[in-house]
Amino acid sequence: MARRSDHSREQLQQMAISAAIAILNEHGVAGLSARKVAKSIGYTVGTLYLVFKNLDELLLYVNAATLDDLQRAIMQEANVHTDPAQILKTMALAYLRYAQQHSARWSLLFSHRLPANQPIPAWFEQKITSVFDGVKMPLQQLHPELNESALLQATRELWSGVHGACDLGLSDKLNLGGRFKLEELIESFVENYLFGFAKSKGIA
Amino acid sequence: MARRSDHSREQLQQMAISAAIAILNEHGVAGLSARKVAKSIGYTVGTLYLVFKNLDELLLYVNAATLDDLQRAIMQEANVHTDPAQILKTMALAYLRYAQQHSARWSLLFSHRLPANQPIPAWFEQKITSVFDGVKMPLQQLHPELNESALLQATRELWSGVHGACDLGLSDKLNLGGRFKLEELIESFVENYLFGFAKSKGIA
DNA sequence: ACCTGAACACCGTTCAAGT
DNA sequence: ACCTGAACACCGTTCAAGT
Repeated sequence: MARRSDHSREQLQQMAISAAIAILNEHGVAGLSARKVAKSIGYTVGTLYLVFKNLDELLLYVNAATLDDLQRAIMQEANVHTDPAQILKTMALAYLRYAQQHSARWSLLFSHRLPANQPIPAWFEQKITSVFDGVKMPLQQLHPELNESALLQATRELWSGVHGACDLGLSDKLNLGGRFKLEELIESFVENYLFGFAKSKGIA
Repeated sequence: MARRSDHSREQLQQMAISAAIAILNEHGVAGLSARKVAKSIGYTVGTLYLVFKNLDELLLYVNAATLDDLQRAIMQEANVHTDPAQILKTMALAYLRYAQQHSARWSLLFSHRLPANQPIPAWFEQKITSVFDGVKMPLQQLHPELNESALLQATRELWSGVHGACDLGLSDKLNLGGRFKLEELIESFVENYLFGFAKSKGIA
């Protein structure tokens, strides 16, 4: 064989990423492997290691794509309401819905840890910042008097709660027992946190 | 070989669980395997499948032990203060500290998902309930007027936030950038949530 | 230059065969 | 009855060899 230039390096990367996502959706995190990705794009495993340093790097790109998707899913719901508090609740529910509908990709995004002490690349951190910026905006509308650092802190606190509820809830670690809906828990959490934040700042 | 009754079924299970925890602490989640556990206790891999249905079952017991440890770590700090709000903050920081000091075990506890649609066993759910009960107590002191269901809901909301902050913070997905300490974020979150909860209930 | 194929050192899981 | 050893079907990763 040894085919030559059927696809560019960039094309191969993109094909591998798409294939990995498809496998993830169909067979879950446990069903994903470098060999299956290679087979799915019609190349040998070795070729994958010509365009990616290793499997972890491929997964990093998969997670980057998931983060982009997740942001789109959240922002899509951002402007259906005018009340900032309503917007934040809708965004939180969109986050939950994305996690439910793309559980394998969501799971990989938060369970995948880069090996050793390899730091998260700056371009990936930028994507995280971008998601937080989307949450920050309605929060700023709600509290225009806050400085940037206080606003960022509140965004992180609020989203930690939303994320934690999704993480624990979807892995059955909240013992909800079917009686309570996770949606209600998240909506109530957002309300309570926003109340508390206002009050602790003396605004109420 | 075919040694006979060197250890009982229960002893073998306990040895395997302890060995798995030791491997986890030394080599992380990626370094754990059934073969290594077997080797470490001086038996063949096959023996492991005589006392456990599969690796997932062994990991479930490992996670049960971690949950017990985690609860001890939290409850230990529960009575150093008399103010319930202070107690809750101390418990949250103990949760973070446990996650930091036992990152592999903590990671496995929340990333391990049972295969297929196999439900979490009742005895494991009971352990989760038990952890939540520890958090519920100081919250009840703070709001004795709440009924059981409202109290439980508040407990879940509060702890979702603490868990989410630990999960995102420890995997570098909060973009803290070293400026902010995760401890401060968590303390501030608990304060804000408690304020909000009180206010939304009209107590303040 | 690009890609393969085979190799290496691992996996989880099963089960006939040994004592 | 208890345990082994080998087998099966997989892994991630590397790299000499082919075109």
